[in-house]
Amino acid sequence: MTILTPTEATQTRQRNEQRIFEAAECIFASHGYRGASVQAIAEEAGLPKSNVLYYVGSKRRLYVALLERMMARWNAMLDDISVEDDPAEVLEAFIHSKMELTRTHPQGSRLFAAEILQGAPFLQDYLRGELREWVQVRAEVFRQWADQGLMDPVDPVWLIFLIWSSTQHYADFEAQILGITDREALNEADYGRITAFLCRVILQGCGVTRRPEAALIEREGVKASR
Amino acid sequence: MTILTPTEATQTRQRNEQRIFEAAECIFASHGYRGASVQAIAEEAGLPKSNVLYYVGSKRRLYVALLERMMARWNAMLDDISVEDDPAEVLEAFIHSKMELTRTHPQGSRLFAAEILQGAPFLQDYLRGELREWVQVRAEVFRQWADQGLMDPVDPVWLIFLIWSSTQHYADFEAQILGITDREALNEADYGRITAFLCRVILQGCGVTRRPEAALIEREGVKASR
DNA sequence: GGATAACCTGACCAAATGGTCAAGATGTGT
DNA sequence: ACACATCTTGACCATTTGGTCAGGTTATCC
Repeated sequence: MTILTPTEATQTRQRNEQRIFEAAECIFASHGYRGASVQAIAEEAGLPKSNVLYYVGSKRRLYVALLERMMARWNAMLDDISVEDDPAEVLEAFIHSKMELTRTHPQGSRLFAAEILQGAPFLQDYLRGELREWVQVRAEVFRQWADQGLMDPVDPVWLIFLIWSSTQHYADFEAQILGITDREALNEADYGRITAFLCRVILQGCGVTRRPEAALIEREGVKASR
Repeated sequence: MTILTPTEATQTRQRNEQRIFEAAECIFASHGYRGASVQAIAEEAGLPKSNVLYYVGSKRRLYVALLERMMARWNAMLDDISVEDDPAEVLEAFIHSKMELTRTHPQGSRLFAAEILQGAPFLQDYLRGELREWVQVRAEVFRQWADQGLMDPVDPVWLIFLIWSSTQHYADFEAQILGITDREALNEADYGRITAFLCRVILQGCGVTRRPEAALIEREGVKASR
């Protein structure tokens, strides 16, 4: 007999949980918490309903676990920034990573959207805590960049929302985008072009100027130089 | 006895239908089609379930009616444009009216979002028909403006999506925005500032230059001048 | 004030909901 | 091969679902 620490799990468990999570993300994403049925999730996962409940305990627990997984992905994306960084580089990286999250995890993005749509009943604390803090810190840096004349004095919070919305859109409104552009799906190249478009418009729109001394060769010394 | 033409309706009917529509928009918006229950809508409207069904026939019919009402509002917002118009004015008006729709009909906007999130099962035809056509026409005009050097040669379709997403966001992600900014609600002044911010960033981001000859006094003669 | 259309609603229905459970099947370490 | 944990699942449960309907009340028009 093996004693399982909480983190390790049987191969069977791993395999089935993965199936269930994937299926559940899909179902919750398109129908929201209330609209999703355990039966539908089970069918999508190719397992009997009882088996799904055996692994996840309850619909609610499954939903929370999915939200947590998504928030972990989100957090993994959020780099630290400092006033000494190059605004253009930071904003570009910001747009890039948010778009990458949208591209690689569209279901998770939609799940998040559905949760917010219904008033964020499960994510209130996260929004008003961690995430608010995160935004405040970035906003302060943006403000200082504006003071230094490195970008226009736009409201940093709305700028962050602009980046979130314009990238998130390609997951949440995928059906609309595919319908209007008459396509089956967007490929990696499309996402590349869209990202470039957003970087261009947003950076130019905020009057972001590239720090002259931020050339690659002296990158290591940048922090000390100010 | 009065014979009612389809458009006129009893006072009672009008009053109750309005209540029901309002309540249903709210419930469908936050829980999606499947997640909304007729019972919940009835409670929100302050009527017994049977009465709701008496007026609207079925859940599905109610949902479709709400979508149609929302599409009507959307259409009312969509002005015609022509190559002779001033790009800056058109884009500003575009952003303004879309934001106004978001502000005055947040529930409807969220209802629309929920419908798209689940893959637009009821709006496929609208998206692939009317709306695609509408986008194509604007895109062509934007392209010609770019040819004339009135704006940067950005992809017009993505520009339209950028405007839709950045405005729509303030309805769909309201819970997130209020949570992060620590507010109870956004007021009219907030919306004004956000709209101004978006106009600034997007216009500047697309390098839109105001037509010099587009002054108000010669507005009437503009079409002939080209 | 009477006739008739519109409105109202509790009782009811089959189907689907989230969840439990007991009994058996399968794996795993020794 | 044995023991024991993990896994599997159909039967079952109370509750909720969208929807019907009969029998009533209210409004409106002549």
